[in-house]
Amino acid sequence: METLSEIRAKGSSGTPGDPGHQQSTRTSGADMMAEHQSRLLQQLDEQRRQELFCDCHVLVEGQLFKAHRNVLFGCSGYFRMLLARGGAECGRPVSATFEAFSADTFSVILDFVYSGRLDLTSVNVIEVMSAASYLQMNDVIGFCKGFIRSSLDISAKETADQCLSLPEESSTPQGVDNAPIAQVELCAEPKSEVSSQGAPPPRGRRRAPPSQPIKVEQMTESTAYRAARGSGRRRTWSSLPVEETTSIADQQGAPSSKAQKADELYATLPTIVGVVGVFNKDSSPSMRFKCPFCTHTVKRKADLKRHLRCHTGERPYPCEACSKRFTRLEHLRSHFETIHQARKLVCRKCKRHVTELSGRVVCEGTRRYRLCNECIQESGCEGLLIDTASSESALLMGMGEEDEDDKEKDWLMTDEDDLAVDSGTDLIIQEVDDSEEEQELHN
DNA sequence: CTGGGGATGGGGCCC
DNA sequence: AGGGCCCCATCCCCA
Repeated sequence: METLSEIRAKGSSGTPGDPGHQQSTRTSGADMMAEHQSRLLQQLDEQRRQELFCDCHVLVEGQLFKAHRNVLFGCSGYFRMLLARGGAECGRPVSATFEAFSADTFSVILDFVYSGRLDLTSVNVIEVMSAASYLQMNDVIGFCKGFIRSSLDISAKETADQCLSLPEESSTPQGVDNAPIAQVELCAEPKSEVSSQGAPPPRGRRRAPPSQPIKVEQMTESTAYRAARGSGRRRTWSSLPVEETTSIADQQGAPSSKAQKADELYATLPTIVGVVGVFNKDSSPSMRFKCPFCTHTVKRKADLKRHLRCHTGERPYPCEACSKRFTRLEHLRSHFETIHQARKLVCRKCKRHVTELSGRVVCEGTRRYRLCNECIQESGCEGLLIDTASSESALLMGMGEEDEDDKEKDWLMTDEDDLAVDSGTDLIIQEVDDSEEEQELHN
């Protein structure tokens, strides 16, 4: 019987004039390897189910799982650390206990480890991802991300068939270099949600062309964390695969059902997303919520929800003046005050402090800023000066057909006691439901 | 090319 | 839990 190395050697040193021969040899070699891996995996799984040679005991929510340390070592960074640290050498079984996720979740992950099949549903995906993050299983995180992305319809339209399923004999899926063993099968549940929609791509800064196939890619914890944590706006989005599949065209205005999908996503958040081993001064355990997309943890669920927006791309606060959208009300307000209201009592040109007397508001499109009287004279932009009396309604006129009385009910007006009462228009804050707008885009 | 400032986004935390 | 404030990091624009 030929060994794999022999087959490979033959394949690589085949007759130069016979490429077909090379091809078929290579193919059969690959097939053979896949078959071998598949058989090996099945054998290991069988051993696990019969509890043969299981030298690793994992206790989750009181439920005991038995597995092979070699297999866990190969699939999980957490177990790598655990097993490398100690106990691997002695003959006794290694034990691990988890409370950060449920037994069902661990069962899904363990089944994946031993079968290459990850049984994701819209209900369990968040917790599986969270657990995978905890266990440092990047391939599982990658699949969960792909699943969530599909559910959120962030990827391009070509995912008509929502079930990402690889043929049994196929090798590792695209973009997943380190899928543990031979086959990886991912069955996405919410078929109807995405396939029937053909929804427009969600807003975002950068996006691959619509024809680009769905990419189930790896997102390491570190990259995810960098993407989420403190990186500036541009890099944040470019780092996020989510945004790689979103459109430049709609980066400012075009909404999507992301808000709704994000709500669904939030609704599936488990009560305890993660427990980090942090202790208070009095040695009491400190509960923290862990982001399922990255390693970031927060004290409050509300903060996690806020944080999740940087992953889901949800931007519920649009600026009525320029259609730019924001993740937070305070960011919208800040933007509005600086860009459209000229709240800052600083001359944009000479940077000197100006008062109502020593400076005026200048309008350029929807943008407003202040100039001191000297700079106004120098630059000769008197024509752009705002007539404060009429400016109140200047921008409002361009903000849609809606009756202003009705609008005022919903608007949060800014504090008029603040600095610049004469500075143009009022802030209109309105959390929008994207669905209607999205429907129009479809039509 | 570089440094400074503005705009924006994200985290912590208080109310 | 939401709103809001403060702080900081990053990116972009412009001199």
